[in-house]
Amino acid sequence: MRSIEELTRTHSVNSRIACDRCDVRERALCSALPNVEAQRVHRIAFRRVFQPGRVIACGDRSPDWYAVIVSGVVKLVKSQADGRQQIVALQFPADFIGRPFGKPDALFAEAATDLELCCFAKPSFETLMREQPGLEHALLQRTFDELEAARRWMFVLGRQSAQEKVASFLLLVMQRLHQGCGQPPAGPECKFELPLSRTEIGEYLGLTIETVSRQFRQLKLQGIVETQGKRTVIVKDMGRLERFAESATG
Amino acid sequence: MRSIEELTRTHSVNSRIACDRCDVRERALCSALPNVEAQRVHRIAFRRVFQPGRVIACGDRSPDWYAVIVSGVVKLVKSQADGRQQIVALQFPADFIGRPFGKPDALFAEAATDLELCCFAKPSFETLMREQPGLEHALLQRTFDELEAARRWMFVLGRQSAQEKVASFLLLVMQRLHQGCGQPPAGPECKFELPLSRTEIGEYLGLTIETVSRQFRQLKLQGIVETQGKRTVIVKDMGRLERFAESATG
DNA sequence: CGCTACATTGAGTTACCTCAAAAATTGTGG
DNA sequence: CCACAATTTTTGAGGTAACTCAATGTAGCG
Repeated sequence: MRSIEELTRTHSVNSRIACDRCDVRERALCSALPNVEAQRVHRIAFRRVFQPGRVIACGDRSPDWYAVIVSGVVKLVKSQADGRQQIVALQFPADFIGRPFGKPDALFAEAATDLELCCFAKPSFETLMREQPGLEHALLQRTFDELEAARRWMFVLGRQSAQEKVASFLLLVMQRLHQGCGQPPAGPECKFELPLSRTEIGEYLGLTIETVSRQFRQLKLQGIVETQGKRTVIVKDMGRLERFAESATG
Repeated sequence: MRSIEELTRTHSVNSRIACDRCDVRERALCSALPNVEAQRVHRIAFRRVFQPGRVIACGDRSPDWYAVIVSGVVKLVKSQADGRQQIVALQFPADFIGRPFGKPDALFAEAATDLELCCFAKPSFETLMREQPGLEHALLQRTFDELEAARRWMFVLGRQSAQEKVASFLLLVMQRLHQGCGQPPAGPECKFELPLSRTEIGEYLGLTIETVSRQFRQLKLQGIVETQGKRTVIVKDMGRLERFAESATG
């Protein structure tokens, strides 16, 4: 069942016109390249789409390309033999996937939603990095940012209550989804789609699905959020939600 | 009470003879430099020592240098207004401290034990990085490693029981302390000093001090470890300890 | 419209936390 | 070198947040 993937790969020649219109052009790693060089990126880039749940990389069987997320959300999962799973990171549009010059992580990378990637064959990309130190510099800064985010989340996992965890999660998703849209989450209200199911939220927060559900209920009863269907959340009282999460600030 | 620090700073001119005899020379970031360049590192490096509990960097008030740990252990702490604290990383000899070219992390860095750092004034080090792309490359790989370690620890925080957490902690400390000694932790027995108090172990594992203490007791009752005083641990049955932690492998 | 997968709710259990006290370790002054 | 604080750690008893198991409800899809 690779039909869609293969189809997309075939379309990759179209990518030559994509960069100019690319939604993440300004924020992605590519923005570290001078415009002239961006033309070279064109030539080695190809787009691929993934359906929710499709595995992008799994431990040592990693793909032969690096990628920038154009749209959609990727979850990075650490799992153990006994079946326990922990989502260790969510990646959003403009984020970079892969570890140039290094051994691949022992992580599953999986499409959490419908996903579009802009891919670069590993050898070509590594050549480009060698020629353009600015690329490596930008990737380093990005990696530091990811490290900082990971450590912030360690606080959530280690020290926050279930209530606070769910609030932190909602804020995280909201902020990351909106930092693409230009306008920051203005006003006290804000509507967005969750990229994860309840089970996955539990796996990200170190909670069971039932506890996640109960905490959503609490937030709804207090008028802090509303839900439409399973995936749509409307934040009604941003201030109170932030006060619940609190730590997100520190 | 900065007497020791000031004294050390005065001694920094001695650092010119230190590199050859430096314990971490082979494993630290410096090893990315060709020998010729290492001579330049000499000139900009100076040693400093810190006593346990001494704060190295706190949020925006960060020092004007980057550093390599020569001996001792540093803890990175994320704390919240209400007093809750989470240790988000431990750093051991040969690890690098600081974020070149970027805003400093909003973290406390604190000497967990007696500590010796090899410091580099920020501007000099950044100049060196610009001239030696190998340095930035090596730092990138190091940062990816730290990110991977952080994510491994996220699994511990989110998915493991108190028992497993303490076992994971002991293994982590053991492995990191011994990877400097040349020989890997050979044989089933292994003795080492804990770099953290019980309270700090709790802050690293997301547990209370009492729970940490009770889990130590369990491990002792089962003959997996012994303790001498507060800080010395002897692992008697490595295999069983590893089976408790398990995830450390994945 | 009914089926399937996902989400919610409820009831009871447990692992870890909290509070309180005892014991051990470490440091200090006589 | 020993007695005595001061500090840290251990142990105990009881409480609670989150888990487990089981049943019910609800989207979303053919």
